[in-house]
Amino acid sequence: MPELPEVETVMRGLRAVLEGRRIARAATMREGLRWPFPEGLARRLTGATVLGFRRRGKYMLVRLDTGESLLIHLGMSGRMVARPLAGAAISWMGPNGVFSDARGHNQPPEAHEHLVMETEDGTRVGFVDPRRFGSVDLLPTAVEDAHKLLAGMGPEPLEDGFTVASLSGALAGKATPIKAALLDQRVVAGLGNIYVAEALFRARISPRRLAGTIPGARAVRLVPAVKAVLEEAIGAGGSSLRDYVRADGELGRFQDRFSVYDREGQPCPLCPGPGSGCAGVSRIVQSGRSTFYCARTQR
DNA sequence: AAATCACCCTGCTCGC
DNA sequence: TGCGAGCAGGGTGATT
Repeated sequence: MPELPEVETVMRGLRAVLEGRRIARAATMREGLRWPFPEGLARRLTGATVLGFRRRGKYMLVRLDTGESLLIHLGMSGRMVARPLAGAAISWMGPNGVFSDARGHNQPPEAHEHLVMETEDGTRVGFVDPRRFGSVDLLPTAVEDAHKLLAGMGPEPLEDGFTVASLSGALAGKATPIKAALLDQRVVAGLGNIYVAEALFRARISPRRLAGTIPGARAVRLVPAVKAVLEEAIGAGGSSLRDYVRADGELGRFQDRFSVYDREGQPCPLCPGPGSGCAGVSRIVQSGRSTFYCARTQR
């Protein structure tokens, strides 16, 4: 699910239910995900008040009044589930991760729910991640950007630091296909397989073209293409494929507007159709992952 | 150093 | 209907 637009959407959903709220309880259902959870995670979250949110690439940072920030990456299959506590605002953690509300009704965690937080005003927020490629950490707020996972990330594509000049500089001399280069979070932060495909289509650049040949006219097209596709996707609430995206359970809608992603064999939106020399959307495999593009318009 | 590759894990879809 | 193969939005660490 989660590339930049999906993470942004999830973060906005969490902001609505967590910002300014005190975490009355927290619990973990396993030792960790991709990596072990930080020591005492549930204890360190309990009692903290959420001051604010920030996104960096595909990471969410939840700033707490304890001087620490909660760092969350959703991996491939992670989602945040927020729902009102049943019956009353007070519940408690029982054996086997089962929560009970004030009337004694059980609220078992849903499948693959690994971390749960309850706010004082009665919302339960769970981190659900079947494949467990997600990650969670706690770090001092004052040095957020020095965290191992954040240091070295490229510019935020929707901020002023992402320019034709900065992108050209990052791509110059690279001997890897542009598809792979854009997936590299050190080049630009937050793009994944879907939005790389969509941005390259809009910029009419072949995913097979070597990154080092992009600086110039192609970079001039690529930068606004990246920004536009991400902004449109955020506006649509992200893309939902197999999983729900939003914390509120609503589906994103951008998947209905894909030009090439997951559209193998379907007509290219730019080409007039059969007879134009366009065979429709092609699918190839690059570094083990599917790439979708139009071989006629993308050069 | 830069670029590829195997791997982490579960669930779903497709073809037989 | 069951079963195995293949594939999936991610990133890391080891290896070339």
